[in-house]
Amino acid sequence: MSQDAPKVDTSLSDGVYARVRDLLREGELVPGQRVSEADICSRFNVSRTPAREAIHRLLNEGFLTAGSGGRPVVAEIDIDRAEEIYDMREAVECLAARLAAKRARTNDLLDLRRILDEQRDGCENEVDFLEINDRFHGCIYRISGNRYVQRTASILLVSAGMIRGSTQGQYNYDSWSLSEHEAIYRAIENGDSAAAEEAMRRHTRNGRFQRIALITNQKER
Amino acid sequence: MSQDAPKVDTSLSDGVYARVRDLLREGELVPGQRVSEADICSRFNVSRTPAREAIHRLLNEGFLTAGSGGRPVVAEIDIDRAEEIYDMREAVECLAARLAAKRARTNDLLDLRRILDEQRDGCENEVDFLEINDRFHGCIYRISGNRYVQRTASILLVSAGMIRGSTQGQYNYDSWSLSEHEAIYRAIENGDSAAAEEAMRRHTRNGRFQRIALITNQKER
DNA sequence: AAAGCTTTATTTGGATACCAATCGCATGGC
DNA sequence: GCCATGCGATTGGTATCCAAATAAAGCTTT
Repeated sequence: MSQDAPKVDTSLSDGVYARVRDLLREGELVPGQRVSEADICSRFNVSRTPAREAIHRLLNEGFLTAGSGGRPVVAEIDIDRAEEIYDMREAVECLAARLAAKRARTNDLLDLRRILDEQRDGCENEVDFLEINDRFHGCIYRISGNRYVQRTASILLVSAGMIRGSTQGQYNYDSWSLSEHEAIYRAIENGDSAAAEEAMRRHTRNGRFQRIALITNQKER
Repeated sequence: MSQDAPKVDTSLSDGVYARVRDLLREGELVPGQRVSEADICSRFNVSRTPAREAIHRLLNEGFLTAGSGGRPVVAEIDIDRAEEIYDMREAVECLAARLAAKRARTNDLLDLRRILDEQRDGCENEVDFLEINDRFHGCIYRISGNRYVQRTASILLVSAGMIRGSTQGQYNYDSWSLSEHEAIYRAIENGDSAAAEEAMRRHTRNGRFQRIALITNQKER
């Protein structure tokens, strides 16, 4: 019915990549931890080839970094890296919002509306919120129609989620997110790209300062 | 002596990746052309392992796309893709310029100044120009200090260079680039991030419309 | 006992061989 | 002329093997 055939032909490498990324987001793998090929192989019962490809991709995208001897470790997200992520996120998310406002069709608006309703009604805990938040932003990336935006923004969204990994539980999610999402939606609905960009800028900056403050507090405790 | 040890421990995969990317930029590989593992293996005398990794990375970064049967082909840069590249480039380059204006130190300014002098004095042909242009923009990415900017902007810079591949020879490089680069440099030198961003925006938009126009003309010829 | 050196064990990049699924293409039958 | 079958090419994945680099353990020496 909808025009997007999900194309889940998921090669094994892609699957491993996605699952490791999930482990990172869930905090199952913590910053600084070694991630060896053997780990991945045994954890997912795959051979070295897909494990290597997944690890290389994660390295290339900044989720893992080269530790001593070039061995991959989970990236440490200190304040510097968090600032880099948020600087980049603001630029790319604002672009996504602007493009989405120009290109959104009624189906796209319905998709967004549905996600917002879900956020309003069925967002019980932080895990729910993060999942729905991902869907909302991911939907905007898709609507933007720009493959580079999509790829980069997705990486940054997960990376920002990893910041939360080090500030777990201190993050009250429901107070401000919904109203800001609504504002972004309205701008997109009106086809007002400048307003969409501005609403998204407020949204990302708000998230940014909340997270950065938490990191700072945590570091000084 | 200088603080940047180039760290040319270049794994074979990275080398193959870089060399294929050069082939793409030089137009040695043309859009739509198949790029098989066997091609890469024989061309660079490497085994399938590094060839596969290079190809996967190029696919992931959009230089190659999945053709029929998921087989990699050189990405066709039609107008749609060119628009995507330039939309993204504007966002990321402007961010790079803004950050660079905030972070540039005297050494960084000297680096930029040197590149500009080279562009003024020793820029004989289009190949020279592209090489120097890459260095100028790449230097700004470096100064920005943001790894995500660096990675993404580099990809987009080469991707934009591939647009030129289909409009070769029609592109008069020396008339406007130098003065715009100078404007960007002055803003960075003054630490004026807003001016740097604005100068960079003008620069990318100028390049954008010139290239897009060329593609359009070419298509209609 | 602590510092330093040596040896061993892990780990990764790479090469090679092999297999299965898939797709393109060509040949052949209708 | 058109469709179907089949063969070859390509790719993802597995399994082994090897070399280089590094970490860890153990030994020596003072």
